[in-house]
Amino acid sequence: MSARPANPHLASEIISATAAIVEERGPEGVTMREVARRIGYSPTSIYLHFANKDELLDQTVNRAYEWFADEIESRQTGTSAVERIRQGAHAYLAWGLANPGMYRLMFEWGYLGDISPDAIFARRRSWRRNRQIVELGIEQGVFDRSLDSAVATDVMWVAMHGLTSLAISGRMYGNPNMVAADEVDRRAHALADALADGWLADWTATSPL
Amino acid sequence: MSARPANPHLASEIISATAAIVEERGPEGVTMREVARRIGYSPTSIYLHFANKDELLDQTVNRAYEWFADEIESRQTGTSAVERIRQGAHAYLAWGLANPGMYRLMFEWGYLGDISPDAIFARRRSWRRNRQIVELGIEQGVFDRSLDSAVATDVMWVAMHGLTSLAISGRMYGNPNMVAADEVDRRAHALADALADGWLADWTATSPL
DNA sequence: CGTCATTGTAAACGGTGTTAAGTTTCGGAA
DNA sequence: TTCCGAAACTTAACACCGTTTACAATGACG
Repeated sequence: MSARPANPHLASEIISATAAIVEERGPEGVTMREVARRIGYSPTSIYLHFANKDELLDQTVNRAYEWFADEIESRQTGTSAVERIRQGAHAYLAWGLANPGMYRLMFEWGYLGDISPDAIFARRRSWRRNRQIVELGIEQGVFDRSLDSAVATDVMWVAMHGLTSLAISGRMYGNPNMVAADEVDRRAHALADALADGWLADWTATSPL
Repeated sequence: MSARPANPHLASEIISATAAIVEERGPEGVTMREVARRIGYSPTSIYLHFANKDELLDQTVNRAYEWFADEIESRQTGTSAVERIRQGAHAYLAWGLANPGMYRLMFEWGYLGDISPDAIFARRRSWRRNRQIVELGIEQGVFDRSLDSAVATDVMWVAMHGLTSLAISGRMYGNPNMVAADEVDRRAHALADALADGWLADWTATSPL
């Protein structure tokens, strides 16, 4: 078996160090040498736990997906579908604004073929829960029965991703040199409310059951 | 003046070569050495025309913004605001799907502080034209007079960016290894229609003037 | 006809991901 | 108790990257 006792948590520590760099310097700031420096090992040691940098980033992102999904879920405390949709929208945006580096790594990094099945599965977790909320609204009679819950879920997702992506990148309300971060936050959250208002107005059942 | 006659179009050729690489290999595939190889000069020569790689990418992106804006404008042939909004949505998505590498460079690349004022100005061109279309709809009496045209414009932009970004990245309908490209196109365009339907339903004036 | 700014290059620097080869360490069999 | 071998870990190197420095070639102009 193992002739030399290794640190059993080393793989986990490597991922934590990587996640820290992603937030401090962005996805482009991650280098194998910097990760090694932080964990106190040589760069080559990382390759004992991860095949290459892509796999390291992949596992880092998969852990973040679970954190992201759990965080949003924990904020959806309301009992009605309407409440949960609004809470989900603000939680999604808030997480992205608080973790911009990780958000970019999760949703805007790498080539199409580089996404692992695990990551795709993790990403779909939130989608399925959102769809359940839409269907809850249909059951509760607040959304029209003709509403396609899959399309409605996609509508919510693309709008929230677009808002978060543009707000993070500085391409929507200007970069930090021009507009203060809290001003961007305020305007982005106001737009999240406008989006939620639009969905609810659009999907509301004209005649309650 | 110039003692040695230089190629007067070299700067433009450098940008063209860069744009070609962006589409073939993505923004991460651009290297000064590869650009130099394609134009038949040494890497050092690029620095006679651009201060560094960031400035080269910046000018490449600025040229693309104009192309992008012109392309969308040329597709908005309808006379009514309703027509133009739907045409604009499909044109936006189609351009992104046809030029995914450039789209990523334009909207998802680099740090917040790296965006030049020129690029910000170019990006706002489309936004202002979209707002004019919304206001045209208000004047035409098809949109409610209480509609905030700035908010409505942001709503359209974030939704179309989110849809395009996710469709390009393979994170929405699966990557090319799983789902054929034309299937992604079809579903994305269907969602663009759903988005347009939602906006129009939401903004329609309840009592026409 | 020589001056000299302009155009262009080769070579190098410190950085990157990754690999090949070597060293250290220790559980467990003899 | 010794010592073998496998696992853990490192050093040195490779080819690549963006960028800079030093240098050579060119040709318009005084």
